[in-house]
Amino acid sequence: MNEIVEVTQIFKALSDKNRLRILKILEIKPLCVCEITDILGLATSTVSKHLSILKAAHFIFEQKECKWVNYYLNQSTQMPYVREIAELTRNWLKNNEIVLEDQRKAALSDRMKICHKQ
Amino acid sequence: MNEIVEVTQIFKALSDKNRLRILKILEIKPLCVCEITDILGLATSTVSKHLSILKAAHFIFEQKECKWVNYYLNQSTQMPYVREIAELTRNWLKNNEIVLEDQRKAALSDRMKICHKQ
DNA sequence: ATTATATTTCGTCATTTATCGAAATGATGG
DNA sequence: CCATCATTTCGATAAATGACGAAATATAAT
Repeated sequence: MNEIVEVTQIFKALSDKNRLRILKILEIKPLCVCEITDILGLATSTVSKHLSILKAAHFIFEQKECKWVNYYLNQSTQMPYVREIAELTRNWLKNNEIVLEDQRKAALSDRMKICHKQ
Repeated sequence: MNEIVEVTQIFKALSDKNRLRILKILEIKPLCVCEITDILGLATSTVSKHLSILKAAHFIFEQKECKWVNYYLNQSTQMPYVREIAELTRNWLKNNEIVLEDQRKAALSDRMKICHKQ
C-alpha cells in the first residue's frame, strides 16, 4: 500500500466522532468491549467494528483477559505517524463536555456491574 | 457544531489521497485551480470540490488574481488544531514518489503554458 | 457586446461508511 | 457437555463521499 494511502487510513480512523470518543475514553484506563459499549450507547457490533478500525491503524491493541477482550492505547507503537498524531491529539478536546462525561463514566466503570456477573 | 465534530471535520479533510497531494503541492508554491488540476489529472470540478473542503477546514485560503483563483497554505491560521496538525504533517511523506513527482511538477508549473494563453 | 477562459455549482452515479440485528465464534462456569 | 456471556462476523440499509460532465457564474480579451 502506498504511503499516502497509509496516511489517509490513519486520518480516516480519526474521522469519526465515536472513534475519537473511544480514544479519549481509553486515556483513562483500558476497557473491555462491553464497558465501551455501555459508555457510548451503541450496538456491540458497531463498537467492535470501530475498535477493529482503530486497531488496524495501530492506535490501540487488544489483550484477552478471561472472557473479556481489553483494549489499550498503543502508546509505544512503532508506527511513527500514528505515535506523533496520537501524542498531539492527546492534548485535544480536554474541555469537551461529551469527552469529560465519557471519561467520568470510564473512571467509574465496573465490568462486573455491566456484564451480568457479580 | 460540537468540538468533537469540528475535529472529525479536520481529519476528514486529510482523509483523501488527492487532498493530501494538494497540500503537499502547495508547500512548493501557491497555485491556481488549473495548475493543480493539471498536476493531479482529475476533473476541474473534482479539484474545485477538494479545494473547498480544504478551505472549509482552514488548511488553505484563496486569493483572486486576474482571472485565476490562487490557493495558498494557511500557515498562519488562527485554528490551533489545524495549525498543529499542518505543522506535524508537513514533515510527513517527504520521500514518497508520488508526492515528489507532484512537487517537481509544481515547481515547474507555468499557468501560461497550461491555460491556453501565452 | 461577444467570445473565450477559469472556476464553481449542480445532478448523477458508484463506492464507502456507520449503523443495526442476527448468526457465528470463543471462552467460562456449572 | 451444556448453557451463558462476550465478542466478532455477516447481511441489510441509509447516508456520506468522490468522481464526472454539464450548466452556471465570473472575469478577461478582442
